[in-house]
Amino acid sequence: MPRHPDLRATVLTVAAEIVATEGPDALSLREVARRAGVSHQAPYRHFDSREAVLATLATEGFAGLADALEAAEQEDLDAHAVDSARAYVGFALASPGHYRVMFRPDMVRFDGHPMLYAQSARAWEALRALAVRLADDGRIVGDEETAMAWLWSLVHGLASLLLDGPLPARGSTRSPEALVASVAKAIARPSAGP
Amino acid sequence: MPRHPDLRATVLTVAAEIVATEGPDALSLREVARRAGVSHQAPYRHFDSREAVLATLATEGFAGLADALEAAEQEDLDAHAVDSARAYVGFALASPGHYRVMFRPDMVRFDGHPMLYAQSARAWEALRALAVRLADDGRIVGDEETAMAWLWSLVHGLASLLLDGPLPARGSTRSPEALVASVAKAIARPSAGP
DNA sequence: CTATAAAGTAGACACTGTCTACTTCGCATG
DNA sequence: CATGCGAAGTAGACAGTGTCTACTTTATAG
Repeated sequence: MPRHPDLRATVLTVAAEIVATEGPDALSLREVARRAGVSHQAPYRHFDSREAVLATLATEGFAGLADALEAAEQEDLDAHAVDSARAYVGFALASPGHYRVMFRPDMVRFDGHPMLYAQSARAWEALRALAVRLADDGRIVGDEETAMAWLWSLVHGLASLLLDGPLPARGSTRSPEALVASVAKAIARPSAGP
Repeated sequence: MPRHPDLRATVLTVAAEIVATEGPDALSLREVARRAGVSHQAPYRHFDSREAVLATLATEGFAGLADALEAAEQEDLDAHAVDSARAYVGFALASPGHYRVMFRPDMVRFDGHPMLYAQSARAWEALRALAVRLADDGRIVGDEETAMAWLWSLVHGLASLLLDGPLPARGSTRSPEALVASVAKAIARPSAGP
């Protein structure tokens, strides 16, 4: 029986903290165990390996991202686009410990983690739905696949740069929120209209 | 005197190979030394630490990226935009061992590596020059800073997704080159005009 | 020829992931 | 109530890592 109230959840929380502050390669299961106040082997009762912890983090991350994107869906296309962009980048900035692990195939392989694949598919579908609407509405040059690549590149690129890029440090006088707002507007209305 | 003809260069080459195939956190200086046929301490004659190797890789990476972007500069704005996008993503795909390390502040800190900062500034300036032209030409809604964020997000996002994202795996029936071409066109002409 | 400084080697230390074997303890069953 | 079973946690060991220190080799400058 657990001396520790839900060690599994604690492991994930502490791991996310470490990844958020020191990066994924700095994650040490022994350090996690130490912070959780258990022996260095206790986490292995709940996770097969270090990689399994990271895979679970990635799965949680994709689930949260999918939730946020689905919550942004709405009839009005402008609002759908702007809210989705905000939701995507907002999620990444709010959960860096999860987001940093989600696009790291060298650390987390999709094969062998069906849950990870399923949740990432949810997020992918939500984004794709928006891309299709934008393409159908003629706001993006090109077909659905181009629209999807364009949209995903834009939000993922902005999230990555804000999180790990020299963008914030380099003379950017602007707050991340303002940048996200500008880019979100550009997503909704790529045409240089009034 | 070196028994090994330019061990420093060999270390960088082997390190780039490992990062390209197994990811940055799988880089082991001892493995590098092994593949170079020297003792496990030999690389430390040329690099202060593991992080210094990664920082050098990142510096080389930014230098190569800057070269590629500067070579794409030209009078015609359409061609400048399309060639820059191709150059950026092309560099990332051709040098994954370098590119993967360039946006990893948890592994490579800019402070204390002036060369790294200088080369990244070169690449940044080249990209910024294009952003300014696009903004001045009215092809991007918003000011220069928005244009820069938009442009960089797009090319960095696409490069990241092609390199490490589920984009290629997921039902994408299209070749990376075709995707890059589509997105490059969208960069040159964001407006959905003919 | 020899001194010197750079290049490379060897060994040690603390740290890591993970294997194996042990202990503890709540609870269902007799 | 006893018992024993399975899950949770502990402890020790092993190979591998980054990096410190101390040693050896060697090409060349004087």
